[in-house]
Amino acid sequence: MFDYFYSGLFDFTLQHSEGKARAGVIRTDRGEIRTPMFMPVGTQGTVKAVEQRELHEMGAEIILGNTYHLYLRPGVDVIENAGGLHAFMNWRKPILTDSGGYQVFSLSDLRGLDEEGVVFKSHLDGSEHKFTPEGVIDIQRSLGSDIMMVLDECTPYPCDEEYARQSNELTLRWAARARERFEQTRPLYGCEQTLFAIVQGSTYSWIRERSARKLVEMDFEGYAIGGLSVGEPADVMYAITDTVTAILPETKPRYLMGVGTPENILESIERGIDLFDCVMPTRNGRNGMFFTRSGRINIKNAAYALDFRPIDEQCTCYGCRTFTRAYIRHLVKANEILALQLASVHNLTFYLWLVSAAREAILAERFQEWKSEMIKQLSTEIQTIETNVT
RNA sequence: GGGCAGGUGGCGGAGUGGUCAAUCGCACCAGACUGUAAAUCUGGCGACCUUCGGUCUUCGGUGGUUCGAAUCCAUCCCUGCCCA
Repeated sequence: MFDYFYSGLFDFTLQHSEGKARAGVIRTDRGEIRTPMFMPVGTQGTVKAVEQRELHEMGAEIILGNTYHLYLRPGVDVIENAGGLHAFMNWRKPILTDSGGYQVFSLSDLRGLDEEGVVFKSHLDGSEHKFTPEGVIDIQRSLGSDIMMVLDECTPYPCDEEYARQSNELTLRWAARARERFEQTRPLYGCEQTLFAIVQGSTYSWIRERSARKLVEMDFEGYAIGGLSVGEPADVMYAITDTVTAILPETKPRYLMGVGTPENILESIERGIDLFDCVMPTRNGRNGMFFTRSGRINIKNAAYALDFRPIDEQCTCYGCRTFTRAYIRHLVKANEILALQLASVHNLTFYLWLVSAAREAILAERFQEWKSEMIKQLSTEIQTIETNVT
């Protein structure tokens, strides 16, 4: 369907660093990803409530898909026949597919975990399925994602140290198996695919260090940090991020999975993270939360009923150029579909602006300064509300 | 004029002698949401007291019966439908 030039290309260029913060470019057959970058989450082959053309307009350079969900529905057959996930959903830029490891964790009552893999029951029809590290590579070959993720076990928080250790050992063995299957198989649709490993180890530095070292020895094209932002305090998350990024090679992209709030993202960029994904801008948006340069607002609050300003004066999204807070609040309260779309597009636009502004700042050697100012700004809305209440 | 059915918290609508400040839904007011089983979930929603809890005034009006009434009786007012 698309005429890509297959070059077998995947590389990461570190363009500039300021302290540990990095600006770089990931090159893939389907396009470049300028880091730090935020990846909108499109679990089921769609970023909920957002059109593909809107993703292009807001400057999304890569989106996520989910192996677990797409395998269950519509199924690998449909996607292979469509010519891969890109063709199926008509998204020609890069896609990263998560392995389903997070579903094993979040749908934990469905799992049966052993050395071989994980047995789970479909949340759709209760049928039983098994994911193995190899099987998940095969599925992602069929999906045709540009960046594939290894199957891992995402441990909950809090997590017993011994369990975290054993779980991590299993995740490491799975990573080696995934790597092997990856080497033995080829892309199906003419574009290079690459495989990222996932560092686990819960909140235990020594396990995290071991995990990172072992995975680096296996030499992946990129490294993710998983098992964070699962309920632990933010400073624990930052500390673990520091621990892990200290070990990961500078020449490979680092992806902090599932993070996070705008503040989390800035703090993590400062610690050397290049890639992020999170459902927060879309899910919370659908639930009435809007992110702005001066903090988050819950548009359902009565305070906005007569607020005829845009959500964010400086935002370039369609909603902010066109509608007022009062009108959008009305749409949300009235359960209008447009509200879901406007919220999702706005929040993603904001997140993409945030990471691109961070990137600009790093390239200009003023990230530190810009970041502290931004962190301050991000709490003004909340302060305003609190002031009004008292 | 007669017959029937009704009048319950912002609305709809349960309850038909004590466990009722009163089920539930909506509306309203807040909160939550971090590799999406989420256009979802949780809490609040008569007044007052600082919370556990407690106090007070409520179920059309008035007056009764009763240890005790939203629930029973009388009467008045109002609403809907039917007959004249």
